[in-house]
Amino acid sequence: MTQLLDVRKMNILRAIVDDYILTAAPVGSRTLSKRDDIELSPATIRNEMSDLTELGFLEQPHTSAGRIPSEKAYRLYVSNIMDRAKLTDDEAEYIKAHLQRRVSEVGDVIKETARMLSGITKYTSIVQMPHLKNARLKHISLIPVTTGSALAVVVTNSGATNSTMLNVPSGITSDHLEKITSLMNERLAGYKLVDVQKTLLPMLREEVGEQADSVAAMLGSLSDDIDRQDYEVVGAANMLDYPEYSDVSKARSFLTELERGEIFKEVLSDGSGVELTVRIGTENDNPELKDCSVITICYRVGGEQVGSMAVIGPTRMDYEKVVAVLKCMSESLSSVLSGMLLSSPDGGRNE
Amino acid sequence: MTQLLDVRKMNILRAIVDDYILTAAPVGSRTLSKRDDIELSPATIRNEMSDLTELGFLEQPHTSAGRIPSEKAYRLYVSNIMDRAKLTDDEAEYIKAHLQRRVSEVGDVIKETARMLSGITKYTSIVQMPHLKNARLKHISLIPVTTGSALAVVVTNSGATNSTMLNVPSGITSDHLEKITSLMNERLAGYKLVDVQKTLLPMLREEVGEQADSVAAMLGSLSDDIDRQDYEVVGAANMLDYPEYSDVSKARSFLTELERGEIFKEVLSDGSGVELTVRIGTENDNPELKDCSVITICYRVGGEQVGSMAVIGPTRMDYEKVVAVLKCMSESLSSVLSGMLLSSPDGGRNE
DNA sequence: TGTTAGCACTCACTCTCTCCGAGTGCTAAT
DNA sequence: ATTAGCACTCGGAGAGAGTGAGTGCTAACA
Repeated sequence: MTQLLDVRKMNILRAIVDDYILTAAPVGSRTLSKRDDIELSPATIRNEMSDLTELGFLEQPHTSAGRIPSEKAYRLYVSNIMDRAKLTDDEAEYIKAHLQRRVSEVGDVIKETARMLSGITKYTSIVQMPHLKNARLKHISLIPVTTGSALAVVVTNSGATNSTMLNVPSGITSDHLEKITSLMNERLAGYKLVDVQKTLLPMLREEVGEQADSVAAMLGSLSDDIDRQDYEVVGAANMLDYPEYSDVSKARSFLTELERGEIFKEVLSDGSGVELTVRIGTENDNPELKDCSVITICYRVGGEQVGSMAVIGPTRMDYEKVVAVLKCMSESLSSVLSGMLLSSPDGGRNE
Repeated sequence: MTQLLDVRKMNILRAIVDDYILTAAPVGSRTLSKRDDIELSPATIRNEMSDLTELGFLEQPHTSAGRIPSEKAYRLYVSNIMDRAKLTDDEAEYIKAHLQRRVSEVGDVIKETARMLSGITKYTSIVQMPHLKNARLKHISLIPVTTGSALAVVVTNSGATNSTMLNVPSGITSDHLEKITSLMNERLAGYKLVDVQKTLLPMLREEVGEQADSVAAMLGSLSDDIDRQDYEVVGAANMLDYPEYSDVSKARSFLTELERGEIFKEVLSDGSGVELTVRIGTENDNPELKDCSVITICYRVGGEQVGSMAVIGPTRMDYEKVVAVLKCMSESLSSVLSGMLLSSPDGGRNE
């Protein structure tokens, strides 16, 4: 990387990206030469810019305009600021404090996270609700609601719960229902929900004697519910503030795509394992995001990754700030959630 | 009303509103005279238009432009189309069919309702989740989750459930917790949740012997949860298709206001009792909605009103269509929900 | 007396043209 | 290797002119 571009080119490129992030306008050689950190004449800078254009780091909207950074330039830029990105202690404190005020419901904490994320960055934020796949089943309760339905409450060792309405087939007696419940608790407790869903529930289906089919359907819908994923999206309207979206039809298609909801899967999915991902422009699978960058980070409860969050902004977003905020937010959210969910002695570590 | 404006004026006014709803452009006398339903010369129409302007039904953006309807005109227009508004049987069938495909979870039905509402009208839709205030408590279960917390599951006679995580004060034994639960069930079952919340829970607090304060806090948070209201908003991006919002800053402030969430309270609140409400332009309390019209209708479960839904569009929205769709949707949703929630013999009527 | 034709006037829009300036690339001097 | 100088490019802002949809008034008409 360093051998690819000499120091002077690097400086110029960084300066261009910095400037373009700020102004959204093509950057010219004169503008750059006025900067304190570049002590070169416009002509020299022009030569360097010409080189950078040839190397694919800069683009020219039209002949008589300045240069704008290419995706390649952002890539390089991002890899350089990555370690530099850090919030001041004050800002970090602020985030932590605000998040901790809202500690009654998990959903509220997630909402507040999304709100702060978009509030601070001025971009669009998406925060995933924590999923339970890796949590271990503690027990399942079935609460009869009407004669035709019952509420299944799944309690995990991480303290999180999830409840689904199940259709109870009319032929099933409450005795039978109790038997099924205790069978489930006996056989499934202690296993990860993802395993319960994928292998154990199907196995169990076969064991159920009478009414096997309808019980299977019931267990199936319980299984489906574990997959259910929800997201909080905040700050979509922020995008309208950027000249990139001053064209209403662009804004429209972005918002529509956001509402469609498919974005979330693409954006948040493969974050598993990786701490932080930056996807710039066309690196995003979704063509609707080709002028956007998406930065994703995951958060944890008790060391186990349970969800992720992302910030979506124009490709010329303030990467440094967004990375810094996301890092801090991920830490804060992880600790707040861990505090909420693992408060009891028996709700401890997963591994 | 009829004596206020003679038939010819009424016809002209209606034609202007119709045309303006379609085109969003000021309507001129020549355009009107070309219509089949108005057989007058432009000059005559001009005279009538002049009168209508004086009477406050029409406005003129500038001297050499046509006329646009005033809020007063929309009011009159709406009161006239109100009974006319009706969907074809096909459309009604379509709505009902689509809604019934999604009958697993109440939340999904509400989402689908919102989606269809904005899909058909091309405006923004808000649908309130059904509230439980008027449902009667059947029983409460407390499921221990960790030593510090329990999940309270509230089951009502309408079959709907609601669950909240409660902090269980550390001093309370599981014996004590059981006692509290059975005390609650004994004393509160059969009452409306709104009464449970407002008068019965506070009374109960005083009766709890030991640990009164912390139990009270627990009951308090249970009570808070009954008030919790959620909404589904769909189609905000639709507004960008209308020339009214081709100004990005207007679109931006509308979307921001929508995200802030206060709108919902204002929009959906006082629908109680009234079947259908039309609020035009400045009739809305929220100044952000002064260029919008909001049509609200409530929906019921088993005859009892449990929520409402609204469509927000520009003041020149297609009132007839929106009213018709809302009426149909309210009926369909009411019947689907009633079917879902009241399916059991003992989950019947509330009154 | 209500309706219509005719006419002068208004005014937002669109189109064209020009001008301006920021920016480039090349060449020659340092 | 760097820089000053210069000719050239091209988008965008601004000024005018022309267009046309629309009005209001007046006078003629049925």
